[in-house]
Amino acid sequence: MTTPQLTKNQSLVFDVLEKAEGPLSAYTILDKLRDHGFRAPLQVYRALEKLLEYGVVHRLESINSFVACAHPGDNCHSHGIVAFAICESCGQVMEFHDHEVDHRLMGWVRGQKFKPEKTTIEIRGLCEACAA
Amino acid sequence: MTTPQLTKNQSLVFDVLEKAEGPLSAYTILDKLRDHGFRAPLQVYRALEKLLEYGVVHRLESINSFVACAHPGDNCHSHGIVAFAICESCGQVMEFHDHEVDHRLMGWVRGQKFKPEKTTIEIRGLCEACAA
DNA sequence: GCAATTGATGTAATAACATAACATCTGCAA
DNA sequence: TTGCAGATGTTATGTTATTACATCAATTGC
Repeated sequence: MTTPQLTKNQSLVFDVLEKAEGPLSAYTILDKLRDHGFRAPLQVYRALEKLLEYGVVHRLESINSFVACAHPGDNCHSHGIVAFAICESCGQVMEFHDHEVDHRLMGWVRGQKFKPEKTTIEIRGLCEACAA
Repeated sequence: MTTPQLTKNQSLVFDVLEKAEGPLSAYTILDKLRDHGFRAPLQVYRALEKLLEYGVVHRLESINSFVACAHPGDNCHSHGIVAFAICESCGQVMEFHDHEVDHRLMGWVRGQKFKPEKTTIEIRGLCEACAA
């Protein structure tokens, strides 16, 4: 999927996520955009919905937060399943792909005749710096 | 970890989850236990916290719900990472393990010197019956 | 031009999920 | 019998997400 031109609100939300050090909750994004006229959560959620659809933002299910995709320029949908390692201390997120993991999961799924739509892989723990 | 004797509230919550067809939200559990004296969400969340700790219940992050572990008798912590396939139509959940997936993810993690605490793998989609 | 449609936006209200803070109770051990 | 730890009860509140409805702007077909 090619990413269409972002609307004003989508751009604002995306910029906030891009500039952030780590994942942000929808309400944190809202607060950061009050100066730009944002008043209600829906403005954020609507923008996020599109950004997720375009694959330029990911949702971290286990912490109810959102991050900009780590792959500059390129969009993520072509990479198969995206996995995340989330540091519970500093909040840093590492995004990665593993073809073999995809392969195994999709193999299992095929065996069950299950039709996958969206797969979440999130590893919570401590990053190297925080574990030290 | 061996599962200690459950307390009254823990048993009530666990029984509800065991008898359920699929995953339940904390508030759904609360409603099912009003007749047994439950009045507040915290009674459910406190029981769930322990049941999760004992490994007899799993939390599905992507749908904010809880299921009894599918492994009768045995507890889950010994099986490595647990993965779930969740049908978005009928709500049915399949729980499975894949050693190779564990191996790949833990390999990546080791390479990053990341210290994993809790890993989530959830595949949302349609089960065989619902996809037909 | 100007309806009709479509997609984006604004706003208020509410629903759904989760925790903080504090009080009480119960069983057990010093 | 006192003190402690763990479980429980209760109220209030915090956090995340959606419903419902109104408005606005750009595009299309007439």
